[in-house]
Amino acid sequence: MRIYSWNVNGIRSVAKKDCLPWAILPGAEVICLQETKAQPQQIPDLTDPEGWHGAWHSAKKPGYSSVAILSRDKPDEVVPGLGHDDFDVEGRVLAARFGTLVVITAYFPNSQELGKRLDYKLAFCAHLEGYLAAWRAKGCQVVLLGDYNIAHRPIDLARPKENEKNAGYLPGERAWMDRYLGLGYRDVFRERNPELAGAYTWWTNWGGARQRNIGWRIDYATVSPDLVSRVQDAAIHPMVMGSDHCPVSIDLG
Amino acid sequence: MRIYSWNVNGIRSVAKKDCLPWAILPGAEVICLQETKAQPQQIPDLTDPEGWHGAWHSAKKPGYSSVAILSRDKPDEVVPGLGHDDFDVEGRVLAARFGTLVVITAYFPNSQELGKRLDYKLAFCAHLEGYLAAWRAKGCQVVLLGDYNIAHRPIDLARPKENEKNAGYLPGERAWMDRYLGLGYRDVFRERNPELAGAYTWWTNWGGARQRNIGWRIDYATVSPDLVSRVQDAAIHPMVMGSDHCPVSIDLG
DNA sequence: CATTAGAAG
DNA sequence: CTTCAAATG
Repeated sequence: MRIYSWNVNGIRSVAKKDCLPWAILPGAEVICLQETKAQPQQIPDLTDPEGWHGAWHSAKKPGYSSVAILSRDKPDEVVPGLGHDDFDVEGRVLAARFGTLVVITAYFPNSQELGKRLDYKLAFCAHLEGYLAAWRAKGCQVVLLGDYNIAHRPIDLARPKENEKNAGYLPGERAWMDRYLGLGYRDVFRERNPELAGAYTWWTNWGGARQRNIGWRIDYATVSPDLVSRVQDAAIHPMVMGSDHCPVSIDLG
Repeated sequence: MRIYSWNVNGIRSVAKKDCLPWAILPGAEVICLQETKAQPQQIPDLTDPEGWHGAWHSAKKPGYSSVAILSRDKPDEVVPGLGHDDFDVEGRVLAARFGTLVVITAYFPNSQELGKRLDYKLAFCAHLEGYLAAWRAKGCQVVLLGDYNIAHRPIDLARPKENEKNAGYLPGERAWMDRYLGLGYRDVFRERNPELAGAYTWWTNWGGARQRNIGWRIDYATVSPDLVSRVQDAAIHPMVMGSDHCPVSIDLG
């Protein structure tokens, strides 16, 4: 099964551009979306596309953040939120369980200018660890797809040196990625393409950055150790337009 | 001399549409603008078009209200505001004197849903009377061009009955127009076209109202009595696009 | 329905 | 540079 993840930067924006994920992502069986920037009642025509099951978890504040999981099969269970109000009011985490496989999408907080929100982000990361562990304790295999808002290593962004003090590449964020992978979760894309430079999933809108491929890899699909053997492919899709992010995907056998 | 008045609904908006007033209004010698929605420092390229003298009076709040007068001849005097802070912070009145002729532009307040701001508007009107009288006391002839935000009589809007409780056609507003003309100021366009229906200067953006000419005449060029004999023409220009209002003009011999 | 500003990314 | 919301018309 092919699972996609895409930060669409506004589902209504991609709709207007005729780039709806379920219409343009080939072979998708599950689609995780971040930054849909809408509450379900604002987008009645988009919540349940023909042939899909839609699960939506949105921020309290209209037009902010929000995530969704669309799947061809109806999930056995859908769980919105991390179970902690500080984060759940921002609509950042959503899980859909299919048997013992749980597909989790996350839109990690941006740590912001001067790291103004770094503490919030790291607290989110800490709670996420426990949350994932709880799924695993229940006997589930976990795949976590989304916008982590972190470039892990120098190879994961075009201008590492220049960005050492910028949100998304702060030492504290990168250290959390180390920690997370240290827990056994696997960044399969990077494992299979250890030296591949220029593999990015986000580009600023300014100055033709995408055209010139001045980007960052901040969207990931990571899996729990017990899932690695099932991974047939892990890819990024930089030609898919419609957002400032591109989709990533993982194929499970 | 031909004097135009146009509520442009954002000078930056008409610029983007290549509808800049000084580029498209034929034979203009003076142009009064309302709802420019910009402070001069936000639009350095627009404040002093080649071949024109620009005078701008803007609201304190960025992007709100604001008026301007562009003229081929340099005014002998430019006076921003009504001399009353309650109104002048909203950038609604501007005068340019050429000899003893004073061209005044005004963007009257909208009385808003349920007449929420009717009192403010009528206070504005009251102060305006005194302001105009002061110019006349100095020996000036007065022409007042702008968006009065009032349809005076049933003939001045397509749906009078339906709008009797709506901003722009409230009894209090219409009564002020009666009063104002009772002071001797002359609505030359209507005097010369007493029965002309369908002569509107504003149409809502909804539902093809302009296409169907479901509009209101709320923009006027009125003159003090001593100027009537110099009026060669008074017109509206409903084919000029770029705003939800169209320009009006008056020609003085 | 349209413009602008402001928050956020 | 882009999205969305809110205010205002």
